[in-house]
Amino acid sequence: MRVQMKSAVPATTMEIKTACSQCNLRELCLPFGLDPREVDQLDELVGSRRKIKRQQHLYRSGDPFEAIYAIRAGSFKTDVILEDGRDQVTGFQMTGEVLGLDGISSEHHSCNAIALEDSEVCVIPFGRLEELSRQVESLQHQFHKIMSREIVRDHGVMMLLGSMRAEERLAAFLLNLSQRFTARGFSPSEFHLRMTRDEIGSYLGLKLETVSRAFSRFQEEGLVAVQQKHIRILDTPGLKRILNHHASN
Amino acid sequence: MRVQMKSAVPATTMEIKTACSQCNLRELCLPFGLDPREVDQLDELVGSRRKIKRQQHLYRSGDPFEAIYAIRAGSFKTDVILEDGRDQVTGFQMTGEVLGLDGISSEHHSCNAIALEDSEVCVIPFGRLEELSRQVESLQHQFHKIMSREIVRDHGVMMLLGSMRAEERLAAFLLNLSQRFTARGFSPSEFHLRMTRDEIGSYLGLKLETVSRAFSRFQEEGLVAVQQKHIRILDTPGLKRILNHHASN
DNA sequence: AAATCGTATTGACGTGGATCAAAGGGGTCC
DNA sequence: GGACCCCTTTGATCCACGTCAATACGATTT
Repeated sequence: MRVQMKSAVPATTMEIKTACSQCNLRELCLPFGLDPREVDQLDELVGSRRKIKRQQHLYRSGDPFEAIYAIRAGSFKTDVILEDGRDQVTGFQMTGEVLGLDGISSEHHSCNAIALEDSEVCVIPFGRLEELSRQVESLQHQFHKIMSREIVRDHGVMMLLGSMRAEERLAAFLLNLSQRFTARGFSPSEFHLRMTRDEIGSYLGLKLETVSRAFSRFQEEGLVAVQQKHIRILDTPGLKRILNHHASN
Repeated sequence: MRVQMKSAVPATTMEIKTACSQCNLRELCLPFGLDPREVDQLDELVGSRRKIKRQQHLYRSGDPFEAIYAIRAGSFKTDVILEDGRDQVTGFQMTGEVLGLDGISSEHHSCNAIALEDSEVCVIPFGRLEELSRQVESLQHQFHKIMSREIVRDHGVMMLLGSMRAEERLAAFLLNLSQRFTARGFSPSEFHLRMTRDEIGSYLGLKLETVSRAFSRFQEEGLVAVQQKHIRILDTPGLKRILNHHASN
């Protein structure tokens, strides 16, 4: 199907089961820190996989909450929409990251998750995850870390939205992407944006025109090479300097 | 000793142990949904209580993470500080709310928690909480809900920071406070702010002058009566209207 | 009651980013 | 391969909020 490897251990069933134990994302995902036997237990829990085409919803705000999702391939955005139509992108998620944690609190999802490209997720029924994590300490702990990481990430976004200027926000955004691509074995300096300027703007609390202008400015200053959605970071320290060298606010 | 009740059930030890089972905040806090026997188990886990004087830190960014904290009395703010000195208030917490969840992900706290008034917290050693929540399903679930609620709250703040104008932000802030005071048995319409204009501004991504002007505007329009930190909400529907009736972004 | 200090209000002015508008790619679907 | 549409870039203007500054208020101390 995708970046799968042929399973060395023959699967018991006929279908090519893409097990956690065989997944190259396991270091970034829920199985992190589990021993092989525990990973197998987790495997049994991952009920199914689901393909989501570009622009389609994985879940919508208001949907009953039943499972969380680990991204196997592709990428997503999450957003919240107000009655008056305003919307805010709350995050962009890539492979190995977990979606749906917002739904636990009220038994209903509180945001929309939309695929930015054709994608695939592992469906993790939440009741069973809680059950297993009562038995497997390391799974429990890893799950708590993942939730906590989301909270810390959100605080970073608040910082960004609350007290940075446009170019700082974009620099922070690019550096964050770069770091996450690196963690996945891709180039730190060259990547393809899966989201539009408008979506970046929504995430960063800016208008798309402002995002575009900031990109142009970075390009003029030799910090990045921008060609539509293709980004090449030329001067990482320079971008970091933009982040810190501001006495304002 | 504060809003405590004399325990009807005599404590086994001499000291006045303010147990979860006797706490009037239990419906808002970690014990929610537990049966009496389970609450007793949780009780044993709550190692100690800690008093924090106004302006003092409960924990600081970088401190090793060992416990989470439930607020028994008083209130707190959390903030993150950048190297260049800029800071952002990420939340205001009141009784029954839980502090410290940010620390789980990296074993170190990633923000500061500072008392806004003389306060008291219940110290909940995290290792033991995980242990007990492997045994007590309802505790596990309630804890997950609390973490998830924090994520949902953060998304709301992102919405606020990313796509609302100054007066909308302040209206949302006041309505949120009102609702939380109500849940604690206080007046929905009359309360005392424990934070300064500057802190409100930091939280809302505004300067203190802008916060002050927005308060004045609300007062002119008869929505609230403001006298320094004392707030009386006169027209709740009016405040809600401010929130929704904006086509901008 | 006076002195002090942190906090809040109010005014005048400046600016970063929003808004409005037009033109220039690139990808996609026949 | 051409037409269409969405996305992006860039320019001109506007405005909400920030900045700077002065004053006022209230709590606390002496």
